[in-house]
Amino acid sequence: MASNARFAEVAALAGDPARAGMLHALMDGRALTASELARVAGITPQTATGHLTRMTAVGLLSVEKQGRHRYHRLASAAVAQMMESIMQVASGLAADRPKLTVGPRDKALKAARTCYDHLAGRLGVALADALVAAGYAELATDAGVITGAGIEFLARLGVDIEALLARRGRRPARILCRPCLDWSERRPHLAGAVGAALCAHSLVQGWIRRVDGSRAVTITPAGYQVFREQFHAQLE
Amino acid sequence: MASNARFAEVAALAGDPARAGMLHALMDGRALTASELARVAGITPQTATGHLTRMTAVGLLSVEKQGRHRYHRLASAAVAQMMESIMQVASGLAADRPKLTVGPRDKALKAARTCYDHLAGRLGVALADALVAAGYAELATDAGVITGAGIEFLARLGVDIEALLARRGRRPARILCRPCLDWSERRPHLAGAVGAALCAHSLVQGWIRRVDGSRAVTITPAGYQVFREQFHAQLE
DNA sequence: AAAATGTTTCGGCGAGGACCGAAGCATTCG
DNA sequence: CGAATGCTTCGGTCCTCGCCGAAACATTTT
Repeated sequence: MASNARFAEVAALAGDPARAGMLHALMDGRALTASELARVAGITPQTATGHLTRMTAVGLLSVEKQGRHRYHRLASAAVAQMMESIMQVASGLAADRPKLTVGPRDKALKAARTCYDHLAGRLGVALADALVAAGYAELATDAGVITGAGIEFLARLGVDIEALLARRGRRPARILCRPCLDWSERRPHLAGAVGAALCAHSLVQGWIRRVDGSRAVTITPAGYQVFREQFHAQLE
Repeated sequence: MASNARFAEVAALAGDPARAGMLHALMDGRALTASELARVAGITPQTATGHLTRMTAVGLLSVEKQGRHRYHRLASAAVAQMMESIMQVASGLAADRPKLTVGPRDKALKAARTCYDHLAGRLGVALADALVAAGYAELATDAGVITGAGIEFLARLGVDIEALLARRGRRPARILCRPCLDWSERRPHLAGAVGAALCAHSLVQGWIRRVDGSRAVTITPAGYQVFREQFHAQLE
């Protein structure tokens, strides 16, 4: 079976510590340069180049040349989803083993972060919970759905729901959306196209702001206000 | 970041051809002995033992001792889901490269097979399509839902929907369910708890039958009748 | 008890690949 | 045009890990 070889190839690429580090760093959906990725992975640029070309060749990454920089990003949402599912398995076994030491850096990540193209961490879960509580959404570990009221709510906030609906003929009664089991909170939150739209909108509106070179985000005062007053989210 | 090491460890385990072969063989959700897995992977039993103990230690597999046999199975649905998502990425790139040679063995797999605990292949997609066409379900690549009418339909067929509903207080208007993007058909089909229940019921009722040591299944005459007359599925 | 079958442990071999230093391109800036 | 910066190619070292043969252990069967 030839497909088995491809499977192993993909998994093996993700299975090297240095490459895994780079992939993780790219999980915020943005593009990073080769040297940034080298630094993240703790290796020299030469070595990083080798890894990057291999991952690009196999289709895990895509490259964009810009001046003397080369920006690398995850090639598709499918890759991000693969990473998530591996993290899921990897974190599952963490429960049995001795507790991981949680540094201060992880603290910011736990509070609020992006997960490829959507929000995760306590913020992501809180928003998802709030939407569910208000009857705007329904979320299981398996699947999720935004209700008609939820569509209206998001549209009122200015989230570009219309773009998501454009493909369909008539306005649907609900939008199916993908849940993402949160690695730190162990609860499902909003992912997929709707989650991406909400996250993008939050960034544009300045409700949240990205932190340096991390996947973490901070909630701005304006964000606190919106998330509390509009979403009625429980932000501690 | 310590979680990175775990991630890489898990991915690396899946990234060896021999281990990948074993994991694939276990994707039908059943348990196999060490020597069966060795044969599947094309290695000697000694080598297989090494792989199996490692995968078990990390939590990819679980073992059940029975007499002088040791039965190995995937440790959880999360592992199966991880495999699916890797296959997704691995098959995605296959499009760019030269066509894979499709042997006669793959033919049976394409027609109808199990995907961990649910049905896949043309049969899986056909059933999913039929449910959608009848208004019994809604399926996107992201998420899926069984409608109220769908719940009744499945209950009428004898699928143990009640067990799935047991956890919830009141009878819900719909059941969220996970879709699984089919590797061969490139279309979503029914997975998750509902998909598993339907698959299990089909096996018990003798609508389908497992094939030797493969993930393929055959549709029995009784199955053809049910799938055609009850589901109105398009089986060529 | 002895034989047969399934599985594991041990020891050693060999290949693949991760890594870096040095040097070579490409692009931008002074 | 040099000088600086970012990235890549090349060559060589080192180490991990997959593999098997031989032998031990465990369980069932005769």
